Amino acid sequence: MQHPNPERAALAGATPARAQTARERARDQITAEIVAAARIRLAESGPGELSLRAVARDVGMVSSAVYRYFASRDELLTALLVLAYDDLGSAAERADAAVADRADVIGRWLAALRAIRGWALAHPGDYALLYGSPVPGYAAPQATIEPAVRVIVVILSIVTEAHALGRIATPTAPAGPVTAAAEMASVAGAVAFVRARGLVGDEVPTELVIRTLMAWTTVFGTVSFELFGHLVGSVTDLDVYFDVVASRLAADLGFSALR
Amino acid sequence: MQHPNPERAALAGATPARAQTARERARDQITAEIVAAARIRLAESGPGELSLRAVARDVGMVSSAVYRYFASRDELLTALLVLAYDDLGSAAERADAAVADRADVIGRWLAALRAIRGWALAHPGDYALLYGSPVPGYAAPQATIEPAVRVIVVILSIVTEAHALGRIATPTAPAGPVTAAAEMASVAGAVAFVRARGLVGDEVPTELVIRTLMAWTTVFGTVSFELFGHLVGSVTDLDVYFDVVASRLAADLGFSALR
DNA sequence: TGTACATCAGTGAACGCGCGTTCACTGATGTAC
DNA sequence: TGTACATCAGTGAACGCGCGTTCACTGATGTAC
Repeated sequence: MQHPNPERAALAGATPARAQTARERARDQITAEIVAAARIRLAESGPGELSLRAVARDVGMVSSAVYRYFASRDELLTALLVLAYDDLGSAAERADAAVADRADVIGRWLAALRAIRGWALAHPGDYALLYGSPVPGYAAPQATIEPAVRVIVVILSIVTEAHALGRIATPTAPAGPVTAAAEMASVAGAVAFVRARGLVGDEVPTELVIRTLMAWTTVFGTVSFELFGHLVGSVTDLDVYFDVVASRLAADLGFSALR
Repeated sequence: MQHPNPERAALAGATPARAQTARERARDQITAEIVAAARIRLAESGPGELSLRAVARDVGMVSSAVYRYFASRDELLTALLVLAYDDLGSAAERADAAVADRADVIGRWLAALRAIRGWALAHPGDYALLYGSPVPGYAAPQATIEPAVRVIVVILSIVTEAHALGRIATPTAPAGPVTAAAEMASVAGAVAFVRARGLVGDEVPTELVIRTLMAWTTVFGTVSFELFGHLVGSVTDLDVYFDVVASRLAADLGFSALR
């Protein structure tokens, strides 16, 4: 059981479950309107150029009125960041949860990955805010970390459960086969996935964690390349290409099919 | 044998090899100074916020004087784009060329990939310009395509040569093992790598081309994640992590070691 | 239930700023004879 | 080699613009008695 409406909760801050006055309801609603207008602006302006005055105009109020809701432009950006991360995270969660057969880990994998890309295509402005170049003068506050982690948690938990179910073909051979120089030997232990492993559980082999991080990177690299125009000349059918990539990633992780 | 100084040539346009007058030399030099100042600005401002006036100030001239060299802000951006792509491309080319044993394809692979990351870390502003969010109102002109392709050409040619040398362990099994649904069957032929294959040669198997594109995406995904701050909590030693990724990619491509 | 006061949303004017670009100009550098 | 004219780099003022943020204000909504 999750929060019935995480977006609203995130926007309104720590609003208790108690009854709201009409004024409070109006405030929440207009706050949401401002953020919604800002999201639309984001789709064609880029976060650095996001104009508080333009957003105010879109909502139909005078620019100074926005300061009743957000203390500064940066605070509005933070709200957008939190909202977008939560939106993406819950899209991935829902896609995973929608797969009825929980043991069908490949199905869940593909569903989650497609949901990520689908969300990005539907919200290119938000995607660029989250995964594009950082906004020059802006440093994301602590509050954005938790929602930011939601997507990768979905990915990691699918892998973890697949491992627990024995649906991953052995921990996937480590360096071994390839390794050109002695340098490869120093590699295996040197990577300290402190936080990542905190999210995974110690029973998952290191090599599998590495592979999961790589897959995560490839997914977002692929989506970024698509959205930022780097695949224009090379790939014609981007839908199919994404599925091709997703399947190869599943293979590299050692996922084994149901039957 | 390459152009002795591609950067300068790109900046000055189609300057013939004929002797330059003092005025021409001065013009080229100041053009380069402007671009250099703009690159420095880029490192901390982001392309969308790049200010022509600020650049002029840095160079020590009045803002209108810049218009003797670039007709508009967009034209300056284009010059930056071309310069950066060429810079990155030649860094990768040099790294590959520096590996004495041309049959050591894994060594060349690692060298090229490390050069890409090294360049990105040394020029984060340029990297964000090339691979970060697109600049809102700006559309890159045709002239940027050719230099943009240089990096991927390096990667593709290493793979192609490895294939020709028999240093790639069979064309790497296609879908086969994993494939959950029938959808995987429709995949193999559907991807039309028109341009990519034009760059590769028909003897390279499709699966290998797919894998190369994936590797390319993963490399830039990893670098973007590092530079844009998405690996902060998860990975501690980024140098080692990158090598780990590069080696896994070589393995997935089917590179076989020298001995 | 009714009044008096406090809270709060939204207004409109104003601030100081930096921006891209244009234009008429000055003076130095190059070219033609 | 020397002069007359054309080319070009750089100046400084000006344009119109949109921006983030502040502030004193009005009027509506809520709260306490």
